Amino acid sequence: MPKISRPRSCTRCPYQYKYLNLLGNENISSIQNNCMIIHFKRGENIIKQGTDVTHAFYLAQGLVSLFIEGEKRNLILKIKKAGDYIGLQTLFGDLKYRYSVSALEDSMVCMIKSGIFLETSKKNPDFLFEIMRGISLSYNYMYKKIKDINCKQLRGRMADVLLYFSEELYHSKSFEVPMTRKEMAQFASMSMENAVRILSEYKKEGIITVEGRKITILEEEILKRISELG
Amino acid sequence: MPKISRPRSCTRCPYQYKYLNLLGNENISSIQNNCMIIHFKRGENIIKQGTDVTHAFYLAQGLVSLFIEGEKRNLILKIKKAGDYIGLQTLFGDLKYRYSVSALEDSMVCMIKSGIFLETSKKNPDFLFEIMRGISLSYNYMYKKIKDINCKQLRGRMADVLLYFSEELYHSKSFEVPMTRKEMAQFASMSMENAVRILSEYKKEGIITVEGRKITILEEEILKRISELG
DNA sequence: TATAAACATTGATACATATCAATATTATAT
DNA sequence: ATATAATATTGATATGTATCAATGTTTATA
Repeated sequence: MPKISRPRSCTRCPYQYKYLNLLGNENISSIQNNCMIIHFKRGENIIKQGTDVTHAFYLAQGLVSLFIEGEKRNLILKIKKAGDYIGLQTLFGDLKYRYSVSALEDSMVCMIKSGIFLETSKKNPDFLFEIMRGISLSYNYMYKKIKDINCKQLRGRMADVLLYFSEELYHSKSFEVPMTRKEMAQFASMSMENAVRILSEYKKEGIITVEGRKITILEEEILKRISELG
Repeated sequence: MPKISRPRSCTRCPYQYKYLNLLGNENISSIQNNCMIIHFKRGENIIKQGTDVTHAFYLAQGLVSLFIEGEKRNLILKIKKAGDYIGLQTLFGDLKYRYSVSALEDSMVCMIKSGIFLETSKKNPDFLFEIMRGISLSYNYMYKKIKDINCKQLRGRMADVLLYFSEELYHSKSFEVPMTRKEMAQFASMSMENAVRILSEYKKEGIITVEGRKITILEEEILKRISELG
């Protein structure tokens, strides 16, 4: 069960709540008064595909995955980390969620009622503008993701996943993957068995080392070439 | 070669330029002064993947396809019709296009310099707000598209394409597809040969009739079931 | 601590889909 | 009008990838 609390002071937010500095004090307190802080444990559902869009989310701490639930399989589109907003891209459409979000690590999330968020952003063009920038960037990410799914094959997609962890998320050639093999497979859009198989191949080929969830990239250049060639 | 001209009066735009009514006269004339009207012929490129984002587009007349160019194949993500904006989803990120847009029919496009568009929208929250709504909706469409690609197989995806033409674009069970078989294949994310094959199958099964580009849906319910079952 | 449940691994097999090939048809250009 | 290229069609084949099955390993639970 998620633990719920209320923020003490959003003005002095210790989690660097983004773009809040662009708002006046009155707007910040309006957000604060309509904000809930919720703690999720690994595996818990933050957004459930098919439900109404009611809140904007800010991931103060933790790590979550955004994924589409399909009949046959899920597809993890994106990992969101501390400091990221969640759900802004579809906040303005007044619709139902087309994706789910769940916690990969214990996470702390600020939920702001969508109405308040919309009002505030309407009153503060600079704020809204930054939101739009974020949406544009995330759109570009989506295009890349679709392109990769459409063009690359298994080895290329798994290389992308490994490089994402190494370069984007952990900034290290050695890291502990924050998910199960099944989730890695969903992130790379393939079956779990093939995900395992390809990791084993890379291991045999001396490109990476694998010990459970601990992975080290030995031959980054080769991995990048595999990613580029697809 | 695209033919270029300038708008006479955007205030009395005959093409129902969306949300312009939310702007004051001074803003409209600012847009008008920074707007070019361009005529594209079928097949011509409106936006080229990889180039800089410099303009917002409004499709006054015609029909265009938005697609991702891949090494092996292209993927048509969306058809845009008269009255649609193009390129807003990534206008605010100040980046390069991750997709291409080309004319399926002879089209007339208004190009507004991105800077002007951004300025105007910053000064007019209501306008910006409507833009955001559009982006949210189009995001939802993307999620659906990705889900379909990820989950459905050939027959289901081709059913989707046919139903899209019938229900969304032409509002008729009988229509002339605005593209080649190859493009239909790219729209349904499959090889051209399989696109043709599946159309032939549907024909043999009495679900549709096909004469060149002219297609008539005979058994809509069956097609819908194929689409749902994937 | 025992026992079940979830997760991970590897090989064998089945299947969906792309690719190749041959040919017909239509559109475009000289 | 004729040549040439683009488009469309169908069947045969190759290939990538999922699925199935068996087994080992780790994690959660009673």
